[in-house]
Amino acid sequence: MTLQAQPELTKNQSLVFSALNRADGPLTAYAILDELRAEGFRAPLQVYRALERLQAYGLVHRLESLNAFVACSHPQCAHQESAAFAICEKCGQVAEFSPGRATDALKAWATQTGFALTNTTIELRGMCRLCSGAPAPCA
Amino acid sequence: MTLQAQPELTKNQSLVFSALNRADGPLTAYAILDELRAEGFRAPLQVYRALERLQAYGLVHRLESLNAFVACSHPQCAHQESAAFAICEKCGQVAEFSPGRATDALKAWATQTGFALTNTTIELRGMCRLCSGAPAPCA
DNA sequence: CCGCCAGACGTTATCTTATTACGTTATAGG
DNA sequence: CCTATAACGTAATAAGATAACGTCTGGCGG
Repeated sequence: MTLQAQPELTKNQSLVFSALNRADGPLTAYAILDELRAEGFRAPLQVYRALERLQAYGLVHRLESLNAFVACSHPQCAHQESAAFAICEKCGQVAEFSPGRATDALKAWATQTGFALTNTTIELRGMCRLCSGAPAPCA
Repeated sequence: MTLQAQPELTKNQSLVFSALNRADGPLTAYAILDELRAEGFRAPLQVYRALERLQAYGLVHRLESLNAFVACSHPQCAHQESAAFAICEKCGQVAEFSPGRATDALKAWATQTGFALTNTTIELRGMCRLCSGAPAPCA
């Protein structure tokens, strides 16, 4: 993970970040580009460069299984712990959560195996509660 | 996951599967295509169609973070449980393992949240024991 | 003040990955 | 035999990502 300190965002970085925050789901790089043509964006690289920095700052996550990006849902701060995502295949909503116990189990495997872990990707596919019509949990 | 029953493999499926088995690491679809030009493959779709079936049969896994594919390392059979992968960023080797406890934790989250889970992607990045020069585990 | 360096930026071209569209072939069941 | 279905072949194109340039700006040592 190794987060980088976060200086002021540049103009392009701010634009990309706010596009992701406006969206109610993940956006692909090209979707972001289209969003920002009005602001003067012309080429994919402008988006990819901004995304690269935003990811390094921990403000944005990449969804590998979608080739798309979301703003981190943790309020403001960059969180150290790895994130996990539940992707609804019906409505496209993505829920981010902190997979504490799962991460612990994976870390344990890594330690045991001698694998030097730097980054963990966890993505769940399925249907969210609303789309599957399941009752609310009693918790 | 929902595995499909596995009938005889077709010629193309067999060729793709054996290319993946020959390889000592993950292959991209286009790398497979190049491998198989000698056998008459001409177009990406021949590879993608075969991969789709092989994945459905549980014989092949897709590595989302690499856009690449590996043969399942479980001896013969299609295993029901989800698989996890540890990808060495130095040597490119991929280790497949069964993340039992991690999966349990994720299932528990899903149950609690009302998320109807169909598929789980777990991919670890880092350096394998050999590349990081770590000592062998004492286990 | 000047010159230089590093970081962000802009632009074009290109590469890689994946899919759409459409027609053909092989085959099992009625 | 006839037809439905699954696999296949081919071409074209969409979608995602990067390489290789050059420019501009702001900070800093001389």
